[in-house]
Amino acid sequence: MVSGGAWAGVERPVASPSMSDVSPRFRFAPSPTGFFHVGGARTALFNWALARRLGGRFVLRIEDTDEARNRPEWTDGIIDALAWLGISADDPVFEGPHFQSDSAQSHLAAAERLVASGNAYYCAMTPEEITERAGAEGGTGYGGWSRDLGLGPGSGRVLRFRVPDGSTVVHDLVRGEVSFDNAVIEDFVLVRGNGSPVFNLANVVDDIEMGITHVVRAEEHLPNTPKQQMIWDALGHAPPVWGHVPVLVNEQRKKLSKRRDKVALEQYRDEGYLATAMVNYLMTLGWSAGDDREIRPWAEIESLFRLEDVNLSPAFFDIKKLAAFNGEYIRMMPIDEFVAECDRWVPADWDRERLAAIATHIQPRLVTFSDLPGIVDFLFGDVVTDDDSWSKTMSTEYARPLLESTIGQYSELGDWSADVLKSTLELVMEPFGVKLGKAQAPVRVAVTGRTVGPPLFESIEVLGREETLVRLGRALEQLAT
RNA sequence: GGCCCGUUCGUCUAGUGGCCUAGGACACCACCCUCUCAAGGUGGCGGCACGGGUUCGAAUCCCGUACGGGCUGCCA
Repeated sequence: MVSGGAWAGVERPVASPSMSDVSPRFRFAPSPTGFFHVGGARTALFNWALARRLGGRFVLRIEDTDEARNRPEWTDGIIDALAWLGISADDPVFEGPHFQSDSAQSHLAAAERLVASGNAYYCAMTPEEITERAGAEGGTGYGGWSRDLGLGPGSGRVLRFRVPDGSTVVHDLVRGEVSFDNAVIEDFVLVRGNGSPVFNLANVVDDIEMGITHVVRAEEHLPNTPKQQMIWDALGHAPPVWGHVPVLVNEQRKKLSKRRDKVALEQYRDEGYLATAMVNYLMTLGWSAGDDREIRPWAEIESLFRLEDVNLSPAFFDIKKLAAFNGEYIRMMPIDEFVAECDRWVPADWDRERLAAIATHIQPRLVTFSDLPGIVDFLFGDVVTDDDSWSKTMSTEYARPLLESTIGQYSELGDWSADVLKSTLELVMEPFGVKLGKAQAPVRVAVTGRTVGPPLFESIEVLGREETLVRLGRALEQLAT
Protein backbone atom coordinates (compact mmCIF):
# COMPACT_ATOMS: atom_id res chain seq x y z
CA MET A 1 0.00 0.00 0.00
CA VAL A 2 2.91 2.24 0.72
CA SER A 3 4.73 1.04 -2.36
CA GLY A 4 5.05 3.11 -5.46
CA GLY A 5 6.97 6.05 -6.68
CA ALA A 6 5.62 8.53 -4.23
CA TRP A 7 7.76 7.23 -1.45
CA ALA A 8 10.80 6.78 -3.60
CA GLY A 9 12.36 9.49 -1.50
CA VAL A 10 12.63 7.10 1.38
CA GLU A 11 14.92 5.03 -0.74
CA ARG A 12 17.14 7.80 -1.98
CA PRO A 13 20.65 8.03 -0.55
CA VAL A 14 20.48 9.90 2.68
CA ALA A 15 23.05 12.59 3.07
CA SER A 16 23.56 11.96 6.70
CA PRO A 17 26.62 11.59 8.90
CA SER A 18 25.41 8.09 9.65
CA MET A 19 24.80 6.57 6.28
CA SER A 20 23.74 3.34 7.91
CA ASP A 21 20.60 5.03 9.07
CA VAL A 22 18.31 4.49 6.14
CA SER A 23 15.03 5.00 7.93
CA PRO A 24 13.23 8.23 7.19
CA ARG A 25 13.94 11.16 9.46
CA PHE A 26 11.24 13.76 9.80
CA ARG A 27 11.55 16.96 11.71
CA PHE A 28 9.42 19.59 13.30
CA ALA A 29 11.14 22.93 13.65
CA PRO A 30 9.09 25.58 15.44
CA SER A 31 10.42 28.92 16.54
CA PRO A 32 9.79 29.86 20.17
CA THR A 33 8.24 33.24 19.47
CA GLY A 34 4.80 32.80 20.99
CA PHE A 35 2.20 30.33 22.12
CA PHE A 36 2.22 27.03 20.35
CA HIS A 37 -0.76 27.11 18.07
CA VAL A 38 -3.05 24.60 16.45
CA GLY A 39 -1.49 25.01 13.02
CA GLY A 40 1.89 23.99 14.34
CA ALA A 41 0.25 21.18 16.24
CA ARG A 42 -1.24 19.77 13.08
CA THR A 43 2.06 19.95 11.24
CA ALA A 44 3.75 18.19 14.14
CA LEU A 45 1.07 15.51 14.13
CA PHE A 46 1.46 14.91 10.41
CA ASN A 47 5.18 14.42 10.90
CA TRP A 48 4.62 12.27 13.94
CA ALA A 49 2.19 9.96 12.16
CA LEU A 50 4.57 9.53 9.26
CA ALA A 51 7.66 8.99 11.38
CA ARG A 52 5.92 6.35 13.43
CA ARG A 53 4.26 4.51 10.60
CA LEU A 54 7.39 4.41 8.47
CA GLY A 55 9.63 3.34 11.31
CA GLY A 56 11.54 6.58 11.22
CA ARG A 57 12.34 9.36 13.63
CA PHE A 58 10.67 12.61 14.58
CA VAL A 59 13.27 15.24 15.30
CA LEU A 60 12.25 18.29 17.30
CA ARG A 61 14.41 21.27 16.60
CA ILE A 62 13.78 24.60 18.28
CA GLU A 63 14.70 27.34 15.83
CA ASP A 64 15.79 30.01 18.21
CA THR A 65 17.88 32.24 15.99
CA ASP A 66 15.60 35.26 16.20
CA GLU A 67 17.16 36.75 19.28
CA ALA A 68 14.73 39.61 19.44
CA ARG A 69 11.63 37.47 19.76
CA ASN A 70 12.78 34.26 21.41
CA ARG A 71 11.81 33.49 24.98
CA PRO A 72 12.69 30.32 26.86
CA GLU A 73 9.18 29.91 28.23
CA TRP A 74 7.84 29.57 24.72
CA THR A 75 10.16 26.62 24.25
CA ASP A 76 8.78 24.96 27.36
CA GLY A 77 5.32 25.67 26.07
CA ILE A 78 6.06 23.89 22.81
CA ILE A 79 7.47 20.85 24.54
CA ASP A 80 4.55 20.66 26.98
CA ALA A 81 2.00 21.08 24.26
CA LEU A 82 3.57 18.38 22.11
CA ALA A 83 3.64 16.04 25.08
CA TRP A 84 -0.02 16.75 25.67
CA LEU A 85 -0.70 15.61 22.12
CA GLY A 86 1.28 12.46 22.72
CA ILE A 87 4.49 13.56 21.07
CA SER A 88 7.27 13.23 23.58
CA ALA A 89 10.59 11.64 24.45
CA ASP A 90 8.66 8.78 26.05
CA ASP A 91 8.53 7.36 22.56
CA PRO A 92 11.84 6.27 21.00
CA VAL A 93 10.66 7.72 17.70
CA PHE A 94 11.09 11.14 19.27
CA GLU A 95 14.47 12.83 19.10
CA GLY A 96 15.42 16.11 20.66
CA PRO A 97 14.88 18.81 21.41
CA HIS A 98 17.82 20.21 19.54
CA PHE A 99 18.43 23.92 19.66
CA GLN A 100 19.41 25.70 16.53
CA SER A 101 21.39 28.26 18.46
CA ASP A 102 23.73 25.46 19.56
CA SER A 103 24.90 24.90 16.04
CA ALA A 104 25.74 28.46 15.07
CA GLN A 105 29.31 27.34 14.39
CA SER A 106 28.19 24.80 11.81
CA HIS A 107 26.06 27.39 10.11
CA LEU A 108 28.99 29.73 9.81
CA ALA A 109 31.28 26.93 8.69
CA ALA A 110 28.79 26.11 5.97
CA ALA A 111 28.71 29.76 5.04
CA GLU A 112 32.49 29.68 4.67
CA ARG A 113 32.22 26.69 2.39
CA LEU A 114 29.71 28.52 0.25
CA VAL A 115 32.05 31.47 -0.01
CA ALA A 116 34.94 29.19 -0.92
CA SER A 117 32.93 27.45 -3.60
CA GLY A 118 31.82 30.74 -5.06
CA ASN A 119 28.18 30.25 -4.11
CA ALA A 120 28.10 33.17 -1.73
CA TYR A 121 29.55 36.65 -1.57
CA TYR A 122 29.67 39.59 0.80
CA CYS A 123 27.59 42.67 0.31
CA ALA A 124 27.97 45.98 2.09
CA MET A 125 24.74 47.62 1.03
CA THR A 126 22.30 48.67 3.72
CA PRO A 127 18.59 48.04 3.35
CA GLU A 128 18.11 51.75 2.76
CA GLU A 129 20.64 51.82 -0.05
CA ILE A 130 18.99 48.81 -1.64
CA THR A 131 15.56 50.38 -1.52
CA GLU A 132 16.93 53.57 -2.98
CA ARG A 133 18.79 51.98 -5.84
CA ALA A 134 15.94 49.61 -6.58
CA GLY A 135 13.60 52.57 -6.79
CA ALA A 136 15.98 54.44 -9.04
CA GLU A 137 16.20 51.49 -11.39
CA GLY A 138 12.45 51.06 -11.37
CA GLY A 139 12.48 47.70 -9.65
CA THR A 140 12.01 46.20 -6.25
CA GLY A 141 14.42 44.24 -4.14
CA TYR A 142 18.08 43.54 -4.37
CA GLY A 143 19.61 43.44 -7.81
CA GLY A 144 22.77 41.53 -7.10
CA TRP A 145 24.82 44.70 -7.28
CA SER A 146 27.65 43.46 -5.06
CA ARG A 147 28.01 40.14 -6.83
CA ASP A 148 31.31 40.78 -8.49
CA LEU A 149 32.81 43.34 -6.15
CA GLY A 150 34.96 40.70 -4.50
CA LEU A 151 34.24 42.11 -1.06
CA GLY A 152 35.63 40.35 2.00
CA PRO A 153 33.89 39.88 5.31
CA GLY A 154 33.43 42.87 7.52
CA SER A 155 31.27 44.39 10.15
CA GLY A 156 27.85 45.24 8.80
CA ARG A 157 28.39 43.21 5.67
CA VAL A 158 25.91 40.49 4.90
CA LEU A 159 26.67 37.27 3.10
CA ARG A 160 24.44 36.62 0.13
CA PHE A 161 23.75 33.51 -1.88
CA ARG A 162 24.66 33.73 -5.53
CA VAL A 163 21.48 32.46 -7.18
CA PRO A 164 22.45 30.62 -10.37
CA ASP A 165 20.74 31.00 -13.73
CA GLY A 166 18.09 28.55 -14.76
CA SER A 167 15.19 27.27 -12.78
CA THR A 168 14.61 25.22 -9.69
CA VAL A 169 12.09 22.44 -9.61
CA VAL A 170 10.76 21.35 -6.25
CA HIS A 171 9.37 17.84 -6.06
CA ASP A 172 6.64 18.01 -3.50
CA LEU A 173 4.75 14.99 -2.23
CA VAL A 174 1.64 17.05 -1.63
CA ARG A 175 1.67 19.44 -4.58
CA GLY A 176 3.61 17.69 -7.29
CA GLU A 177 6.35 19.49 -9.20
CA VAL A 178 6.61 23.20 -8.61
CA SER A 179 8.94 25.13 -10.85
CA PHE A 180 10.57 28.46 -10.03
CA ASP A 181 12.44 30.70 -12.41
CA ASN A 182 15.69 31.56 -10.65
CA ALA A 183 15.64 34.97 -12.27
CA VAL A 184 12.87 36.06 -9.93
CA ILE A 185 14.73 34.88 -6.84
CA GLU A 186 17.09 37.56 -5.65
CA ASP A 187 20.44 36.87 -4.03
CA PHE A 188 19.11 36.30 -0.55
CA VAL A 189 20.94 36.83 2.72
CA LEU A 190 22.62 33.89 4.43
CA VAL A 191 24.43 35.66 7.25
CA ARG A 192 23.44 38.95 8.80
CA GLY A 193 25.64 41.98 9.17
CA ASN A 194 26.12 41.07 12.81
CA GLY A 195 27.43 37.66 11.86
CA SER A 196 24.40 35.58 12.77
CA PRO A 197 22.98 33.05 10.30
CA VAL A 198 19.56 33.57 8.79
CA PHE A 199 16.73 31.05 8.74
CA ASN A 200 17.26 29.69 5.25
CA LEU A 201 20.90 28.86 5.94
CA ALA A 202 20.49 27.59 9.48
CA ASN A 203 17.48 25.53 8.55
CA VAL A 204 19.22 23.74 5.70
CA VAL A 205 22.50 23.19 7.50
CA ASP A 206 20.67 21.70 10.46
CA ASP A 207 18.58 19.49 8.24
CA ILE A 208 21.70 18.23 6.51
CA GLU A 209 23.58 17.63 9.74
CA MET A 210 20.65 15.92 11.37
CA GLY A 211 20.22 13.64 8.39
CA ILE A 212 16.72 14.85 7.69
CA THR A 213 15.16 13.01 4.75
CA HIS A 214 11.64 14.44 4.79
CA VAL A 215 10.64 18.05 5.30
CA VAL A 216 6.91 18.27 5.94
CA ARG A 217 5.79 21.76 6.81
CA ALA A 218 3.16 24.40 6.10
CA GLU A 219 2.63 25.77 2.63
CA GLU A 220 3.82 29.21 3.64
CA HIS A 221 7.33 27.79 3.30
CA LEU A 222 6.91 26.81 -0.31
CA PRO A 223 8.47 30.04 -1.63
CA ASN A 224 11.50 29.36 0.58
CA THR A 225 11.95 25.93 -0.81
CA PRO A 226 13.76 26.74 -4.06
CA LYS A 227 16.22 28.84 -2.05
CA GLN A 228 16.77 26.07 0.41
CA GLN A 229 17.08 23.48 -2.30
CA MET A 230 19.77 25.59 -3.93
CA ILE A 231 21.65 25.64 -0.66
CA TRP A 232 21.38 21.87 -0.36
CA ASP A 233 22.82 21.58 -3.86
CA ALA A 234 25.54 24.12 -3.29
CA LEU A 235 26.57 22.27 -0.14
CA GLY A 236 26.81 19.07 -2.10
CA HIS A 237 23.78 17.23 -0.82
CA ALA A 238 20.69 15.83 -2.46
CA PRO A 239 17.66 17.72 -1.14
CA PRO A 240 15.11 15.97 1.08
CA VAL A 241 11.63 14.89 0.13
CA TRP A 242 9.42 17.94 0.44
CA GLY A 243 5.82 18.05 1.51
CA HIS A 244 4.00 21.36 1.88
CA VAL A 245 0.66 21.01 3.59
CA PRO A 246 -2.04 23.67 3.39
CA VAL A 247 -2.21 26.29 6.09
CA LEU A 248 -4.97 26.60 8.66
CA VAL A 249 -7.04 29.75 8.33
CA ASN A 250 -9.51 31.79 10.36
CA GLU A 251 -13.03 32.80 9.33
CA GLN A 252 -11.56 35.56 7.19
CA ARG A 253 -9.60 32.89 5.36
CA LYS A 254 -6.34 34.36 6.55
CA LYS A 255 -3.50 32.31 7.92
CA LEU A 256 -4.01 31.71 11.61
CA SER A 257 -2.27 34.36 13.65
CA LYS A 258 -1.16 34.01 17.22
CA ARG A 259 -2.07 37.59 17.92
CA ARG A 260 -5.43 37.82 16.25
CA ASP A 261 -6.94 34.38 16.59
CA LYS A 262 -7.71 32.14 19.50
CA VAL A 263 -5.38 29.36 18.56
CA ALA A 264 -3.08 28.60 21.49
CA LEU A 265 -3.10 24.91 22.16
CA GLU A 266 -2.72 25.33 25.88
CA GLN A 267 -5.82 27.46 25.98
CA TYR A 268 -7.85 24.57 24.64
CA ARG A 269 -6.26 22.22 27.12
CA ASP A 270 -7.14 24.62 29.93
CA GLU A 271 -10.72 24.81 28.75
CA GLY A 272 -11.11 21.10 29.04
CA TYR A 273 -10.67 19.82 25.55
CA LEU A 274 -9.36 16.28 25.48
CA ALA A 275 -6.05 15.75 23.75
CA THR A 276 -7.52 12.76 21.93
CA ALA A 277 -10.31 14.89 20.51
CA MET A 278 -7.95 17.69 19.56
CA VAL A 279 -5.58 15.30 17.83
CA ASN A 280 -8.37 13.58 15.94
CA TYR A 281 -9.92 16.86 14.87
CA LEU A 282 -6.63 18.37 13.76
CA MET A 283 -5.93 15.33 11.61
CA THR A 284 -9.20 15.83 9.71
CA LEU A 285 -8.11 19.28 8.61
CA GLY A 286 -6.71 18.80 5.15
CA TRP A 287 -6.79 15.04 5.31
CA SER A 288 -9.27 12.23 5.33
CA ALA A 289 -8.89 8.48 5.18
CA GLY A 290 -11.13 8.45 2.16
CA ASP A 291 -14.15 6.92 3.83
CA ASP A 292 -17.05 8.39 5.77
CA ARG A 293 -15.49 8.07 9.20
CA GLU A 294 -13.98 11.05 10.94
CA ILE A 295 -13.75 9.82 14.50
CA ARG A 296 -11.14 7.15 14.90
CA PRO A 297 -8.36 6.26 17.31
CA TRP A 298 -4.86 7.53 16.78
CA ALA A 299 -3.47 4.10 16.00
CA GLU A 300 -5.81 3.86 13.09
CA ILE A 301 -5.10 7.37 11.89
CA GLU A 302 -1.42 6.66 12.05
CA SER A 303 -1.73 3.54 9.92
CA LEU A 304 -3.89 5.31 7.36
CA PHE A 305 -2.23 8.70 7.05
CA ARG A 306 -0.47 9.37 3.79
CA LEU A 307 0.95 12.66 2.60
CA GLU A 308 -0.35 11.94 -0.88
CA ASP A 309 -3.87 12.11 0.49
CA VAL A 310 -3.44 15.55 1.99
CA ASN A 311 -5.59 18.26 0.41
CA LEU A 312 -4.28 21.26 -1.41
CA SER A 313 -6.49 24.01 -0.06
CA PRO A 314 -6.43 25.83 3.27
CA ALA A 315 -8.76 24.61 6.01
CA PHE A 316 -10.77 26.66 8.47
CA PHE A 317 -10.17 25.76 12.11
CA ASP A 318 -13.76 25.40 13.32
CA ILE A 319 -14.13 25.49 17.08
CA LYS A 320 -17.71 24.27 16.84
CA LYS A 321 -16.65 21.10 15.17
CA LEU A 322 -13.80 20.68 17.63
CA ALA A 323 -16.39 20.97 20.40
CA ALA A 324 -18.52 18.31 18.73
CA PHE A 325 -15.52 16.00 18.57
CA ASN A 326 -14.80 16.72 22.21
CA GLY A 327 -18.33 15.85 23.28
CA GLU A 328 -18.08 12.68 21.26
CA TYR A 329 -14.82 11.72 22.92
CA ILE A 330 -16.17 12.49 26.38
CA ARG A 331 -19.13 10.22 25.76
CA MET A 332 -16.82 7.47 24.58
CA MET A 333 -14.84 7.49 27.83
CA PRO A 334 -15.33 4.53 30.16
CA ILE A 335 -17.14 5.89 33.20
CA ASP A 336 -14.20 5.30 35.53
CA GLU A 337 -11.95 7.25 33.27
CA PHE A 338 -14.51 10.00 33.02
CA VAL A 339 -14.81 10.26 36.80
CA ALA A 340 -11.05 10.34 37.14
CA GLU A 341 -10.79 13.17 34.64
CA CYS A 342 -13.53 15.12 36.38
CA ASP A 343 -11.47 15.19 39.52
CA ARG A 344 -9.13 17.94 38.45
CA TRP A 345 -11.87 20.19 37.16
CA VAL A 346 -13.71 20.78 40.44
CA PRO A 347 -12.57 22.28 43.76
CA ALA A 348 -10.68 19.97 46.05
CA ASP A 349 -13.26 20.17 48.83
CA TRP A 350 -16.13 18.86 46.74
CA ASP A 351 -17.31 15.42 47.81
CA ARG A 352 -15.83 12.92 45.32
CA GLU A 353 -18.38 10.26 46.09
CA ARG A 354 -21.15 12.60 45.23
CA LEU A 355 -19.42 13.58 42.04
CA ALA A 356 -19.02 9.94 41.06
CA ALA A 357 -22.67 9.27 41.88
CA ILE A 358 -23.91 11.84 39.39
CA ALA A 359 -21.15 11.36 36.81
CA THR A 360 -23.07 9.06 34.50
CA HIS A 361 -25.72 11.74 34.09
CA ILE A 362 -23.18 14.45 33.45
CA GLN A 363 -21.14 12.67 30.86
CA PRO A 364 -23.53 13.06 27.91
CA ARG A 365 -24.08 16.70 28.80
CA LEU A 366 -20.50 17.86 28.79
CA VAL A 367 -18.86 19.59 25.86
CA THR A 368 -15.70 20.68 27.65
CA PHE A 369 -14.54 19.86 31.15
CA SER A 370 -14.38 23.47 32.17
CA ASP A 371 -18.18 23.40 31.99
CA LEU A 372 -18.30 20.77 34.71
CA PRO A 373 -18.30 22.92 37.87
CA GLY A 374 -21.08 25.09 36.55
CA ILE A 375 -23.26 22.08 35.90
CA VAL A 376 -22.88 20.27 39.21
CA ASP A 377 -22.11 23.07 41.63
CA PHE A 378 -25.56 22.89 43.25
CA LEU A 379 -24.60 19.51 44.69
CA PHE A 380 -21.65 20.89 46.60
CA GLY A 381 -22.61 24.18 48.19
CA ASP A 382 -25.39 26.65 48.65
CA VAL A 383 -27.85 27.00 45.83
CA VAL A 384 -27.31 30.04 43.72
CA THR A 385 -30.69 30.92 42.31
CA ASP A 386 -30.88 32.28 38.84
CA ASP A 387 -33.35 35.17 38.76
CA ASP A 388 -34.79 34.40 35.35
CA SER A 389 -35.29 30.78 36.26
CA TRP A 390 -37.02 31.78 39.45
CA SER A 391 -39.43 34.25 37.94
CA LYS A 392 -40.22 31.94 35.08
CA THR A 393 -41.18 28.98 37.25
CA MET A 394 -42.35 30.37 40.55
CA SER A 395 -44.94 32.77 39.21
CA THR A 396 -47.38 29.98 38.40
CA GLU A 397 -50.49 29.37 40.47
CA TYR A 398 -49.47 25.89 41.40
CA ALA A 399 -45.88 26.57 42.34
CA ARG A 400 -46.53 27.25 46.00
CA PRO A 401 -49.06 24.56 46.80
CA LEU A 402 -47.04 22.06 44.82
CA LEU A 403 -43.91 22.84 46.78
CA GLU A 404 -45.81 22.58 50.03
CA SER A 405 -47.23 19.24 49.09
CA THR A 406 -43.88 17.99 47.81
CA ILE A 407 -42.21 18.87 51.08
CA GLY A 408 -44.90 17.01 52.93
CA GLN A 409 -44.58 13.88 50.88
CA TYR A 410 -40.80 13.91 50.60
CA SER A 411 -40.30 14.25 54.33
CA GLU A 412 -42.16 11.03 54.90
CA LEU A 413 -40.49 9.01 52.19
CA GLY A 414 -39.00 5.73 53.32
CA ASP A 415 -37.06 5.02 50.17
CA TRP A 416 -35.02 8.03 49.01
CA SER A 417 -34.38 6.90 45.48
CA ALA A 418 -34.83 8.59 42.11
CA ASP A 419 -37.64 6.29 41.08
CA VAL A 420 -39.62 6.86 44.24
CA LEU A 421 -38.91 10.58 44.23
CA LYS A 422 -40.26 10.77 40.71
CA SER A 423 -43.41 8.76 41.30
CA THR A 424 -44.05 10.72 44.45
CA LEU A 425 -43.94 14.01 42.59
CA GLU A 426 -46.24 12.51 39.97
CA LEU A 427 -48.75 11.85 42.74
CA VAL A 428 -48.28 15.30 44.16
CA MET A 429 -48.87 17.04 40.88
CA GLU A 430 -52.11 15.27 40.03
CA PRO A 431 -54.48 17.76 41.68
CA PHE A 432 -52.90 20.63 39.78
CA GLY A 433 -53.58 19.13 36.39
CA VAL A 434 -50.07 19.69 35.03
CA LYS A 435 -47.66 17.36 33.38
CA LEU A 436 -44.37 16.32 34.87
CA GLY A 437 -42.52 18.73 32.62
CA LYS A 438 -44.30 21.63 34.30
CA ALA A 439 -44.46 20.19 37.78
CA GLN A 440 -40.77 19.48 38.06
CA ALA A 441 -39.85 23.04 37.18
CA PRO A 442 -40.43 24.78 40.52
CA VAL A 443 -38.89 21.84 42.35
CA ARG A 444 -35.88 21.97 40.08
CA VAL A 445 -35.38 25.68 40.60
CA ALA A 446 -35.81 25.32 44.34
CA VAL A 447 -33.26 22.54 44.53
CA THR A 448 -30.76 23.43 41.81
CA GLY A 449 -31.37 27.14 41.32
CA ARG A 450 -31.87 26.75 37.56
CA THR A 451 -34.37 25.50 35.01
CA VAL A 452 -31.83 23.32 33.26
CA GLY A 453 -29.48 20.71 34.58
CA PRO A 454 -28.92 17.03 35.07
CA PRO A 455 -31.94 14.75 35.65
CA LEU A 456 -33.81 16.13 38.65
CA PHE A 457 -34.65 13.03 40.66
CA GLU A 458 -31.22 11.52 40.32
CA SER A 459 -29.80 14.84 41.47
CA ILE A 460 -32.14 14.91 44.44
CA GLU A 461 -31.23 11.38 45.35
CA VAL A 462 -27.57 12.32 45.38
CA LEU A 463 -28.23 15.55 47.26
CA GLY A 464 -29.94 13.67 50.08
CA ARG A 465 -33.11 14.12 52.04
CA GLU A 466 -31.94 16.67 54.53
CA GLU A 467 -30.46 19.20 52.13
CA THR A 468 -33.29 18.77 49.65
CA LEU A 469 -35.93 19.54 52.27
CA VAL A 470 -33.99 22.54 53.46
CA ARG A 471 -33.89 23.94 49.96
CA LEU A 472 -37.54 23.25 49.23
CA GLY A 473 -38.45 24.90 52.49
CA ARG A 474 -36.35 27.92 51.79
CA ALA A 475 -37.92 28.39 48.38
CA LEU A 476 -41.36 28.16 49.93
CA GLU A 477 -40.47 30.81 52.47
CA GLN A 478 -39.25 33.09 49.77
CA LEU A 479 -42.43 32.55 47.83
CA ALA A 480 -44.49 33.52 50.83
CA THR A 481 -42.85 36.91 51.20
C1' G B 1 3.40 45.06 -8.73
C1' G B 2 6.17 40.17 -9.23
C1' C B 3 6.46 34.89 -8.13
C1' C B 4 3.95 30.65 -6.25
C1' C B 5 -0.29 27.89 -4.48
C1' G B 6 -5.35 27.07 -4.35
C1' U B 7 -11.10 26.93 -5.59
C1' U B 8 -17.03 20.50 -4.23
C1' C B 9 -23.00 22.39 0.68
C1' G B 10 -22.02 28.08 5.75
C1' U B 11 -17.60 24.81 7.55
C1' C B 12 -14.39 20.11 7.24
C1' U B 13 -14.42 16.62 3.55
C1' A B 14 -15.67 11.89 -0.16
C1' G B 15 -15.05 11.92 -5.30
C1' U B 16 -9.04 10.55 -9.83
C1' G B 17 -14.08 10.32 -17.04
C1' G B 18 -19.76 6.73 -16.80
C1' C B 19 -21.47 3.70 -10.01
C1' C B 20 -23.12 11.40 -9.00
C1' U B 21 -30.41 12.31 -9.10
C1' A B 22 -22.71 14.72 -6.11
C1' G B 23 -21.98 10.88 -0.40
C1' G B 24 -20.58 11.75 4.94
C1' A B 25 -19.57 14.97 9.24
C1' C B 26 -20.24 19.76 12.02
C1' A B 27 -23.62 23.74 12.21
C1' C B 28 -28.79 25.00 11.34
C1' C B 29 -34.24 23.62 11.04
C1' A B 30 -38.32 20.06 11.95
C1' C B 31 -40.21 15.77 14.13
C1' C B 32 -39.70 11.47 17.54
C1' C B 33 -38.01 10.04 22.41
C1' U B 34 -38.23 12.71 27.07
C1' C B 35 -38.76 15.35 34.22
C1' U B 36 -35.47 20.36 32.16
C1' C B 37 -31.10 20.37 29.30
C1' A B 38 -28.32 17.10 26.74
C1' A B 39 -27.61 12.41 24.41
C1' G B 40 -30.02 9.20 20.81
C1' G B 41 -33.30 8.38 16.38
C1' U B 42 -35.68 10.13 11.74
C1' G B 43 -36.10 13.73 8.10
C1' G B 44 -34.92 18.53 5.89
C1' C B 45 -32.07 22.84 4.10
C1' G B 46 -27.66 23.45 1.34
C1' G B 47 -22.44 22.76 -3.04
C1' C B 48 -19.01 21.08 -8.05
C1' A B 49 -16.48 29.74 -8.81
C1' C B 50 -17.30 31.25 -14.11
C1' G B 51 -16.40 30.67 -19.49
C1' G B 52 -14.46 27.86 -23.25
C1' G B 53 -12.56 23.34 -25.04
C1' U B 54 -11.37 17.61 -25.25
C1' U B 55 -14.89 13.38 -25.08
C1' C B 56 -20.36 9.32 -26.84
C1' G B 57 -20.00 11.14 -21.69
C1' A B 58 -16.64 15.86 -17.04
C1' A B 59 -17.04 17.72 -10.25
C1' U B 60 -13.15 14.71 -12.36
C1' C B 61 -8.62 16.17 -18.25
C1' C B 62 -6.85 21.03 -20.89
C1' C B 63 -6.99 26.48 -21.51
C1' G B 64 -8.61 31.18 -19.94
C1' U B 65 -11.08 34.44 -16.44
C1' A B 66 -12.58 35.63 -11.60
C1' C B 67 -11.87 35.20 -6.65
C1' G B 68 -8.99 33.70 -2.27
C1' G B 69 -4.34 32.80 -0.01
C1' G B 70 1.06 32.56 0.73
C1' C B 71 5.71 34.74 -0.21
C1' U B 72 8.21 38.95 -1.84
C1' G B 73 12.83 40.77 5.60
C1' C B 74 19.79 41.48 7.73
C1' C B 75 11.47 37.06 10.81
C1' A B 76 10.89 31.99 11.09
